[in-house]
Amino acid sequence: MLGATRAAENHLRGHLRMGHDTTLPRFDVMAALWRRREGVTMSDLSRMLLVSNGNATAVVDRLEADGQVQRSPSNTDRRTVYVALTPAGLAAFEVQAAEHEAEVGRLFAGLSEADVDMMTDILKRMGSNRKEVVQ
Amino acid sequence: MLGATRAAENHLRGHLRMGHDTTLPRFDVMAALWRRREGVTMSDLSRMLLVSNGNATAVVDRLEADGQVQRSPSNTDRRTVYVALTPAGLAAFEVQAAEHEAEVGRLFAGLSEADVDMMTDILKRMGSNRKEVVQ
DNA sequence: GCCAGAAATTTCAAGCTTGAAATTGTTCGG
DNA sequence: CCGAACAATTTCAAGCTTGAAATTTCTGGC
Repeated sequence: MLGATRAAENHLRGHLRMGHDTTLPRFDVMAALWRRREGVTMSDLSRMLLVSNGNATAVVDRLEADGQVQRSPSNTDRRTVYVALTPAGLAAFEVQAAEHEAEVGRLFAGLSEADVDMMTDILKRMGSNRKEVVQ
Repeated sequence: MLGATRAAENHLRGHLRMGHDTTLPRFDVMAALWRRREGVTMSDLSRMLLVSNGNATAVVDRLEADGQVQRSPSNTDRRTVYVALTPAGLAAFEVQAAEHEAEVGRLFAGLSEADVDMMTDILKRMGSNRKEVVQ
């Protein structure tokens, strides 16, 4: 059983590696910005992606340097910053998302709907155990 | 289905975080050295853990600085280096392993043997899909 | 014996990740 | 109005990770 856990972990960890031109963290950020075209604050972004603030800053810094996203200050609160995809970023994301979807499709080929439901259920139960453990 | 994948991935990613005194990569290295008490070469170690050579070097460097493991040169091949747990490292590992096992047990509480078998099977099938995709 | 290629390890640059401190700005009770 | 608490973001140090280059050392064929 312990072996199964470790195997499962190592198994999933490497997956969903992006094509050649981006990385998973960058993809995650761009996906979040794609869903919220109007832009999000840095805090929202790190909450959405479940990463630390420092991490969000770092990834956004790099994406901004590459012209994929853009920061803009809020008019109403000088502390907050909005981040949004640039037109170039939007175009790039849509290509990447198509590749990603194809990749995941291949990965799941041969798994039935029932398999996926079963796994989702099991993971959900593991999730609630986790919450109890962590308090 | 895509959502389920991402959820599963994020789900497992954070787990098995160690108690307070070590990290998963350190634990992995020490577990490998625990299984092979006589010591392993750096190359073997990175093959066993499926990480790059540079990574193995870095983690072993830190463990060695902490006195948990020890490098020693080979007598027969001056290129190779053996790594092994020190007595202190062995003792520390056994404490950590006990904690880790308890943690995983809590996580799996409520999952039946059948659940685990099912998940292992599904993951195995995903694994073979992966190998085809990667070629 | 020599030397080209292969092997074992380390070094390096770049990116990811966290959590803690530091900065700057807002808010609200007195 | 003021200061204390709170909030948004960035900076920082430390560790993880990879893949590529650099070192050093073998090994096999000539």
